[in-house]
Amino acid sequence: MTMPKTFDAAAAEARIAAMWEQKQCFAAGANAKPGAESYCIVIPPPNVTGSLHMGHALNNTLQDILIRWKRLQGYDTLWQPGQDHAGIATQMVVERKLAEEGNESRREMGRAKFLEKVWAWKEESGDTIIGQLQRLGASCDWSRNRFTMDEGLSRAVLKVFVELYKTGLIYKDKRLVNWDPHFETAISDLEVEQVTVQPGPNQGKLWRFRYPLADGATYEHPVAFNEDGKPTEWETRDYLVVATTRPETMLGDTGVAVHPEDERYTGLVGKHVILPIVGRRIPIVADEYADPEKGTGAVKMTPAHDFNDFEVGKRQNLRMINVMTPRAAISLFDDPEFWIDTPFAEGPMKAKKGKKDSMADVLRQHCEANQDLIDLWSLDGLDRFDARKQVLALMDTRGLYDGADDNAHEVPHGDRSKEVIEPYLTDQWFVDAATLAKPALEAVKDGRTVFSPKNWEKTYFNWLEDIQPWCVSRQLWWGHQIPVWYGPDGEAFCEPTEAEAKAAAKKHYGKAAALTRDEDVLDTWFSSALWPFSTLGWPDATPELARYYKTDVLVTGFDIIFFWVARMMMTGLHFMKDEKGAPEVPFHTVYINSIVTDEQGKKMSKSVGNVLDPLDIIDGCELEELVAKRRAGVADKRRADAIEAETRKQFPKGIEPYGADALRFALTALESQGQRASKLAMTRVEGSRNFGTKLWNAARFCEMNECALDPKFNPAKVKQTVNKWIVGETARLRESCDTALESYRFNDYANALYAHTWNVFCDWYVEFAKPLLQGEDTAAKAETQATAAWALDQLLVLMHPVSPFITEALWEATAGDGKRKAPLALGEWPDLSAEKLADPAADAEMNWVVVLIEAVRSVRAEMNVNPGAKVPLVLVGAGAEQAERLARNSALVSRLARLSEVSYADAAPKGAVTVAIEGASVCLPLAEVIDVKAEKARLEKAMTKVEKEAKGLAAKLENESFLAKAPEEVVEEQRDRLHAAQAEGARLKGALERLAEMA
RNA sequence: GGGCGCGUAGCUCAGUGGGAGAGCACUACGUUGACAUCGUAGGGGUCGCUGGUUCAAUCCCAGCCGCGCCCA
Repeated sequence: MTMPKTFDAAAAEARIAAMWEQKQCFAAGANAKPGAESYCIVIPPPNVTGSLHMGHALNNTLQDILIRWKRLQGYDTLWQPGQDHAGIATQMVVERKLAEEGNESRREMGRAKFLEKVWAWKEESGDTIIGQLQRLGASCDWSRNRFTMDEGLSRAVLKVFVELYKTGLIYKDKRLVNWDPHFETAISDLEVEQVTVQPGPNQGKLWRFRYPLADGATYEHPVAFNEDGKPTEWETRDYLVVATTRPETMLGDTGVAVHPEDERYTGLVGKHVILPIVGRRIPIVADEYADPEKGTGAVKMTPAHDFNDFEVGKRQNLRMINVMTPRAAISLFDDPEFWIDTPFAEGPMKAKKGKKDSMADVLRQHCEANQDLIDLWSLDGLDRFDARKQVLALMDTRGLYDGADDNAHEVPHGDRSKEVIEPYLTDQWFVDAATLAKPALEAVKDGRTVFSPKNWEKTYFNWLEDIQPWCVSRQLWWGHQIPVWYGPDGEAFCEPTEAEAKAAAKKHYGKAAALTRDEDVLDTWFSSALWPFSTLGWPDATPELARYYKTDVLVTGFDIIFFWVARMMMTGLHFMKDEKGAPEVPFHTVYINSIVTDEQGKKMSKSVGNVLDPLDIIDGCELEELVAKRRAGVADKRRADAIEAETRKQFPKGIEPYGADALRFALTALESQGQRASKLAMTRVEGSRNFGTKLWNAARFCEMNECALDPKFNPAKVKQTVNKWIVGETARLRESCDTALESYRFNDYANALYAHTWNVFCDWYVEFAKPLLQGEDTAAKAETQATAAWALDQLLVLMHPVSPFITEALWEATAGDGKRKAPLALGEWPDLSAEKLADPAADAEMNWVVVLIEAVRSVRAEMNVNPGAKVPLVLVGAGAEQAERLARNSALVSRLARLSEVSYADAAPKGAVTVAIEGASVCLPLAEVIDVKAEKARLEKAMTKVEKEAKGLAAKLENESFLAKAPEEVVEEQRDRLHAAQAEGARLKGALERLAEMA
């Protein structure tokens, strides 16, 4: 049965993927040679929040290339798959889904029931992701799939937490954290995005307030200055002006700071101001944090709501007053702290002590009497941004508003919620990251782990060298609950299990005690940080752990160097030891892949509406479906309309189904070192699909010509020059592929395959082989059949890592009568040495033949010779070597250059077009068809070029410092080039002279 | 403000201290029994600008211009 004209990816991929699974081709150790070294990659676990995007497609294609390559080479390979529970993101997705479906809310249904819902979601989403990776061809050992909240991985998390706690590397602390008021949880520094806020009605300004000085104090404030900036005039003030970007926080002010050397204010240090509205008496302190150049040089201190103020507050012993709820609404009345040092402290505070009434009740009575209390009452419960407006209004009413300046500045936002983050004072758990970072830094500095491309090491260093304590507790439900239990007096017992905690409590109290578990869960990255060893079985001493740790390469995006890579380095080095007991890194290489953007270089995002789903490229997508999907990603209707128009313009017919190989190949060909972004154009995918078709048809040609694999074939023993040549080319390709992959130059790998397949195998070898395959010489024919089959077979193996489906399909199709021993996925990587197999004489001969054919074709085209017409060729002034080359290859040259006859002469015949090639002139007697004018122009153009080159080379060779200082081989090379140019010039000159005779 | 990176053909990008490359797009011709998802031939670039180092610079160095990303 003849092969069809094209590869049917849709039909073949599913069948092949099933076959690989059924034959367990991807199981750990599959295809390993006896005593093989291990080669392990752990997958960056995708979130269970959704589906894979183009970045995943690239990232996993690269991993698959590496693992398939090593598997073919006979290493003991493991590609460890798994998924990440993505605490905050998943909880968000599930809560939104429940709301859409009209369910009761998370808080209404309670923790246990909610978690059931999340687990159900996880099952569904996790399967989707695995399915997508399989569609892509990812050769993970799916039988070993892991999830960060598996029983085993959870045990690892608990063990790590307890050990770090007991060695003091995890601790609980009350400090300011980044608080996300939407999710009502703490998040880490890394989950915060800085967004520049432009000046607007209620934001992006630096507002100034006057804080009256207490006890009737005044000072002289400079108001006019001379040329040197020295003050010349002063005014007497009984207030201090402070500036702030967040007026609402003034309710929590507990001090005003000025720089100790700021002469304007030195006299005021130690005195007090009265905080407007609140009436709180707060001190003026000297602290270097205050910048005399900025604003008025006096800065209000809100230690409970600002990271800088927090530090100053600690230094200066300022109180910390939290004025907000977890949802970032103002909350004043139930906090006794708030009232200390205010005129209201006496009454309400005292009332509080003896009575059951809440403070709010007591204050309500006072509100009738006092304007400040009425105003405070108006603020209580307001959202922070409404409170901002209200504070500004109240200050204005009091005549204490001093104006505002536009001030674009950075405001922290939650990367998930997009809400403005609130620095918030709470009890949280922290990891002493600075201590763990030291070995992680060392390991990269001394090369135990290297980054590729190397530049990324700097990014890694920058972060680790200035690392802050890592807040790991989250006020969420979905995640690993912190293994800490509290006794009745608040004593903490940190143990892996409740039973052990109880035992510890009993020991501590001398009797059993009721314990309550810490409600918080851990940051998702805490469990991801253990991924390279937890997935291999740790804390159990499994054979896989012994075999595959340390792993080999981590392939990931630069955006998670901090989040993930650095933290895996920290925990790996802390918990894992090699056979000598030395800390062992989790991987020797970190390959940072580029990010995939759209054609314009824009990051693919739902809100921009330029997302391409890998599966839509593999399977194709109707236009209407694509439009609907993209519209669904944006809320704003006008924006959605624009996206729809753009999509219809870019994909008027939707997306064709290109198959997984085409997508993989395109992504690989774009992945070059030092390129931060890979712009994915559909034309690249199309080109890759066409490339697959080209390979397919080369195989089809082999099949039609009965090129069957010969088990006894020995590439070193072929006799035909063309066969010797393709053997050498194939060996060179093998070396190019290995060199490229060893240095993670993925585009080099793809391009080497492309150039060899198309420009060597198809363009030339197949054409060269035709006369032999159709000729009378049965021995030559048989040798060529065997060589073609062999060369194709080697090519399939070399290409398999990047294009596994089509190569596997061809592997089956070219099996011939003998069945293959195994699928190509478990094939054998070629062991070919170009040094041994390449034949320089054969290479020189075939290269010369190629140049000859191209010269003839070029002349024919320029002279407008009818493509069907055959013309005679005369080789003039040829050396013995060149004459023999042509004689040996006259059949194929005649065929490819469409020659009627070939002859040799010492002088060019009259009326011939001449082209100079190495060691001969190619003459085509085209007297009848020749356009003398066109030919003259052609020759003169060639002459100009060669003369220019010769002139440049000659000048160089006359330059004495060049001769003296340039390396001998460079000088020699220039001489050779000059001689060649001169020879060609002479031949062109001859041709021009003959042309002149004709005219 | 600190750091990283980019600027090469119309587009997307490789690349190298010594002859400017690929894919796509473009132009002309073409269906010769593997392939029109193809073939043949061709046009197209002062390698961002200005200096410096060098026998030699697109490549190394400095400055400038333009663009992007990360961190504060």
